[in-house]
Amino acid sequence: MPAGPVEARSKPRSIRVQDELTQRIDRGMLPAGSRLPSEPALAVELGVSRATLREALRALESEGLVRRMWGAGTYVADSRRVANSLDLNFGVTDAIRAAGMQAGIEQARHSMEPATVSEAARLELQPGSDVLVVERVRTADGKPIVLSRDILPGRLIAKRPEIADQMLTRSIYEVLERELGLVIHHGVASFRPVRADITVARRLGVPRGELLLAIWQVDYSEDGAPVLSSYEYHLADAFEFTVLRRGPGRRLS
Amino acid sequence: MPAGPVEARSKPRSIRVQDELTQRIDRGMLPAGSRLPSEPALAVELGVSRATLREALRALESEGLVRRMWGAGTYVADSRRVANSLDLNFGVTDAIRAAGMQAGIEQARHSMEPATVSEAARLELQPGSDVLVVERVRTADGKPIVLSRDILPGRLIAKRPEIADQMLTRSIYEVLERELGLVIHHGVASFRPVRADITVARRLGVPRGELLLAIWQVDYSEDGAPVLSSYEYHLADAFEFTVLRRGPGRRLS
DNA sequence: ACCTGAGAGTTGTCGGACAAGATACTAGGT
DNA sequence: ACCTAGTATCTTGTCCGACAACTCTCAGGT
Repeated sequence: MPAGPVEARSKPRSIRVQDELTQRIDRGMLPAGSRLPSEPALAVELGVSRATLREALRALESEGLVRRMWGAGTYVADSRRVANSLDLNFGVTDAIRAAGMQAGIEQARHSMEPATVSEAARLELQPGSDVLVVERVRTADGKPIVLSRDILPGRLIAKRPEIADQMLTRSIYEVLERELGLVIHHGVASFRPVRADITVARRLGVPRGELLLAIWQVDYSEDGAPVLSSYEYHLADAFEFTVLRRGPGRRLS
Repeated sequence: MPAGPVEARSKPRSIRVQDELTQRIDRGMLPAGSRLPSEPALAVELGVSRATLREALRALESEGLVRRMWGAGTYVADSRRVANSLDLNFGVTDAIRAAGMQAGIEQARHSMEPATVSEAARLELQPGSDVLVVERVRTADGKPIVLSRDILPGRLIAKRPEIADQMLTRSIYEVLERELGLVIHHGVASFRPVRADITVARRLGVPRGELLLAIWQVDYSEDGAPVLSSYEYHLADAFEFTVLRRGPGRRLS
């Protein structure tokens, strides 16, 4: 039973429609600013009812991909989708690849340790529970740019300890998804500028005091359980992070 | 006729439903994890059709406020809404107030200047067009923490130049909304750690080389037109910025 | 104690219909 | 010829009713 490959369980049709439209936009079939076919026409073309199509459109709208104007039509938003959007792209690996560079991993090691009090709180575990700690230096085109320390509950890999080794050579998100069927639903990230202390500086191969961006975050699975707590030290020039800020649409009185 | 009184009820009903549910969640009437009434029941209670309610629910879902499970019900998500979320809170003023401190402005000045080539591009203007430049030092409880430089198209205030003066004492977003009816729909922000150069250091009252977080962003109005381009230098310890990252829901092949 | 299946409840999808807003065109006046 | 106002038509918003697909619970049998 454990070796069950993830059955492509039937996703709601509206999700498929949403993905389809997202792809069309991303691939340029629907240029920014262009008008989509009318809802009845699009519904026929996609083989779904208008209600289902509207579900998808509503989702795309709140993602900011399209704008719907009453009586006028639905338009593809000027896709200010920047390459490395912090609130969309997940993981250092994706970010490096998005920048068109080769993602690599060096100085990787993992260990099972008892959770500190603060770590246990972040992951909603009992203090002292076993947690898997993975430390890695991420490289872009062979050059070190990020030092990361990832912490996840030990029980996740208790039955398949060999999974930890895979994390030394591949994205943790990839491993979680492919080996455990665990999909990250969302994460909460914080960041601030810091100076490299001697430990970090040595591992990244930069002088002490070098400018870094520290990012720490907790990722949650679909059912809201914390899955991964991570700390990253980025070289200041490594990435240009971007965030889409959604305006004060709804104001509480 | 031109002098039509602005009837405010032009918003789609689904938006009102969405706001209503958002308020109920924020006010604790719908605790995190609790189940919402069934769609037919909720629709009756809110006085809308089920289709309209579903539009609102779909939007709330993609905002991460609720989770819908096929055949099981709709549940309020564990709202990990952090205080100073970069992708939600807008403007330094809001951020300072959210932290429970008194927002102030010092060393404020404004001037009308011709747009540089890069600024013109950001604001989609002709190079050399007049732009209003507002420079301010923002304070929290009297202590300088942010140096900001805001740039907006001159035509916006061409007919009411006195508006520029208001920006020296209040949030630009507030002024835009109250005086011009301009509501920011979304913005694209980028950031990176920098060191304070002599100019910035002097104005913020910190030593040269101090750790800062530089944020630059462009804000857009509801119709997608760029309205405001701004540069901010934040003291590293001023805020703890947070971003809600939405998971890799849809993966492009 | 465990497994099995029927039932009720909930969300997903469908089809059609009408209302409300926006745009484009036409007829009328200047 | 130009502008204006009204109309025609298209598009999105909302509504209704119905059925399908899925979950969970609970009674019944093993």
